[in-house]
Amino acid sequence: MGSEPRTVPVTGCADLAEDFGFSLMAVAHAYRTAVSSVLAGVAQGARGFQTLAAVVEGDGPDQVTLAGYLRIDRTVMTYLLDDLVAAGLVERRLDPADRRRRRIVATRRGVDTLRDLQRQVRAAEDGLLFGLEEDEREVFRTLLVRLARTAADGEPGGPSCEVDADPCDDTTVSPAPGPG
Amino acid sequence: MGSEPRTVPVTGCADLAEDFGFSLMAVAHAYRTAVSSVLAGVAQGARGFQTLAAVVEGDGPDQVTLAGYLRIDRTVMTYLLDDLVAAGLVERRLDPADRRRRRIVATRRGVDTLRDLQRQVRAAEDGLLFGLEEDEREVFRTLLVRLARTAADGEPGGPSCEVDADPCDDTTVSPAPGPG
DNA sequence: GGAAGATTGTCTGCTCAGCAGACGATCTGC
DNA sequence: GCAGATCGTCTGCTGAGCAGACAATCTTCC
Repeated sequence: MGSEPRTVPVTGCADLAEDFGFSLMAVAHAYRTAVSSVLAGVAQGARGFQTLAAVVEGDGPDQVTLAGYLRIDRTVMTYLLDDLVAAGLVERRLDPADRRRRRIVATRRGVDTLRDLQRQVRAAEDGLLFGLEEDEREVFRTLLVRLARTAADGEPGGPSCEVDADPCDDTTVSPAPGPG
Repeated sequence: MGSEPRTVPVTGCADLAEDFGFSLMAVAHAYRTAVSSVLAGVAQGARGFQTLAAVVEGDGPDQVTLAGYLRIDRTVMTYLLDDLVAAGLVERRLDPADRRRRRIVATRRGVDTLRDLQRQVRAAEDGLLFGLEEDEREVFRTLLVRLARTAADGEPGGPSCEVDADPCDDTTVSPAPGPG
């Protein structure tokens, strides 16, 4: 076809580094690697961390909501929460309004653990973004977040899961403290 | 703590949408979903596509190089290439210089298939990036690619894999187009 | 030249994550 | 009260991924 033989001057193997999908997967992989050391000690690793975050930031979601939000099978969520409960990070609390449901609430220790982990994860992220300038990082973060929102809109189990807020508790930071 | 009760005004469930890692994984997931329909008919799906791309853009890499580049176990690469060969997209060619090696080269059909798939994948990508403005998309693409490069630098099996060219063939397209 | 070690591609077997299906407990609608 | 739906749990199956072994081949060193 064209006059030039190739457009790959430097790397002999492949030019995939220009490919969007390849780059996306590469960055995702690098991210996983970067935070894995931080999250290795946590129950259920990165998944446990994200679940804990969803619980802490959320308002006592039930397991199905949690599973849908994090794109985890509900049967897997059972074991995942088993470990988180065993680690003392969250609690299963019966919902008096619907006794089939278990509202998941974070313990005080879970909240503290999350805050600590978030700090370390943030540091690992900065290490990953080291190749970008300061302002570029912020741009990338912003665009990524916006993209995630719009991308999630087109899918089921997205960002919407209505739960109402509630005050907190002594040992657990819970949505509906109720009568114990 | 603070004066404001929370910083989660809209979504009741969780605030993870602001989280970098969560957004990254969400976008990666959305990407996989978007291209999966395009790549469903290809041998070995998305992996087969990326492998085919690496082979077409590359210079007859051997399986170990390919596996390292795509972060695939070499035992898995065997089956992956089996399917690609069966689909008539690539060929295993003995390397006269080292008869342990099999240089992987794309067939004419493999090249055509890749070009066609790349067009469709590109369209799917644009659909994914629909939430961003035109110029924002380009910025995001650029930053992502740069990030992938720098992130890959810090890891083994990265972008470097020196292979030298070989003459081409009738039915297969090798790297240096030559007199074709 | 020949022996020892390394490398490539393949095959085998193990382990583990993920998912469908079934089940009891519970809620909702009639 | 009864049928159907929903939540959380358990069981069993399937498939992917990886370590290990193997033959063929190359390289290094004696």
